Amino acid sequence: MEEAAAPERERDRKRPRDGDMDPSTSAGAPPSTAAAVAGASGEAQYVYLPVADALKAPGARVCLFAAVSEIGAAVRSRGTDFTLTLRIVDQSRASGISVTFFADNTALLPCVRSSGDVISLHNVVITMHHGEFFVTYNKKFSSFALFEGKASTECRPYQCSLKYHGSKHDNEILTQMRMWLVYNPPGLKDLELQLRSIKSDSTFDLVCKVLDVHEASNGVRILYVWDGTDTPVTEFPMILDSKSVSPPPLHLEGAPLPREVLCTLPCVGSVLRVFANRLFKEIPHLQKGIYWARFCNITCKQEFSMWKGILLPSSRVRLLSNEDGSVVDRLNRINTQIHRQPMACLCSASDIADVEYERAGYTTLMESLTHGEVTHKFKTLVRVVAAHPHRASDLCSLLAGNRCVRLTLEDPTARVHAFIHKDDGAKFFGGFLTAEALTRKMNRLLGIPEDTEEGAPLTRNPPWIWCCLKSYRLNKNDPWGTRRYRIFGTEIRD
DNA sequence: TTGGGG
Repeated sequence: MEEAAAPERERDRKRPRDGDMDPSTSAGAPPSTAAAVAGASGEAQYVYLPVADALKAPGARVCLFAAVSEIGAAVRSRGTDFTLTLRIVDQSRASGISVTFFADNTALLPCVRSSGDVISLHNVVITMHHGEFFVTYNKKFSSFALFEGKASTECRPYQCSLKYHGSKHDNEILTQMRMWLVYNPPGLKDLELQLRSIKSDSTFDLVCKVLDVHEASNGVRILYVWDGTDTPVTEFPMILDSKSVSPPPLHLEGAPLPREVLCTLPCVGSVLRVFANRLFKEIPHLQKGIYWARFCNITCKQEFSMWKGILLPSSRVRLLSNEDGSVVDRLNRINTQIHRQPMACLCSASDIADVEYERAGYTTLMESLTHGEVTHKFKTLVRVVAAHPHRASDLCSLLAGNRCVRLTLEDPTARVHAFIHKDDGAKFFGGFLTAEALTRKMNRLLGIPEDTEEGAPLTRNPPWIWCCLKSYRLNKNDPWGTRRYRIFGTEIRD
């Protein structure tokens, strides 16, 4: 950490001490004074203050050199301008400070490529609102320049305002800031969870790739987000509704996703549906697919034993790019992910089922749903969420007759209904069993424990089972619309 | 002027 501290000491020496400072930038100076002072050669020199020091001079024009930690979206102000908010941090103020920009058109606003990029701000004003400090960029006399972050050695800004004049020490300070960023990447937060560790009814931050945004008819927006991990297994109510004929839902949205959208979803890891009741101004930017996002202070709950993310009134959406520290962290894990099988059963793959389809490799449900052909044979690892019928008496008569049993299967990537056809039923259950034996097998599949004397749990936890599935179509004129899944070559063990 | 974690 010594290396990280060194640049600041270097910078301290370059900066005049309080007593030497141009009086125009001292606390209490009239707002009209400028932070720029004429150098000996006549060119403007800019005195960069640490953010913490700048706060001592509210109302004065100051110059700052800091890293961008959060990127807001450009929107129309209530006046005539466009506005944009960035959060910036430097060594003196880890919590950072919000900077508000105004401009006649969006092209004049800073367009930050990635959090962790560096920004130089000339002649901005420190203001206070509700006891909190802000930086205001005034389009009449402020100017800015944006530089790439720590990975770059390029000293020219990739964007600067028309009036921006580079200062003598810009390159040096930029290099120091980049060195500091190596050890202090902005944006890593305590509350930041991965999808694999989300919990009901708590609030947390989530850094995710937004795969799609869908507006429901009632104005609710559904964001399909993903970080490569699996959401935790959910719990299912112990009481099965034997009267209900309608199958359990396969997804939270009303209508299934169009196939062209479905086929863009990744085959490994869970896609969380995040519901937003109002339009956060960043959401349209997410649809362009340039940015990852940090969802700050969001919550989630389980609905139909499926995870549902919810954007609260107090939630915020911040844009990140592929270069952001938190994103790089996730991409590294996704790219090196060897285990494609559900994270929850890596060390405890159940041996409840025997499968015959040995030649086939493991396939996730999403991989099959997005498979190029309607017919698909594969082996997968799933939990049995529900069964219809599930009572032994119904099962016996069904299996003896000519009808199917419908199972609802899920893995971290998707849910599907799969049918056990008459011919496969005896194989699946291991022969024509007594009602008691059938009940025992079905209960094991559904995660219903054997009769216990006391303290019967309210929820069940179905085991992971290996299972062979094949898909087929009912109608060749509508192959995808009539696609069905069928279990084969699978036997439930005693 | 606007905007200020809605």
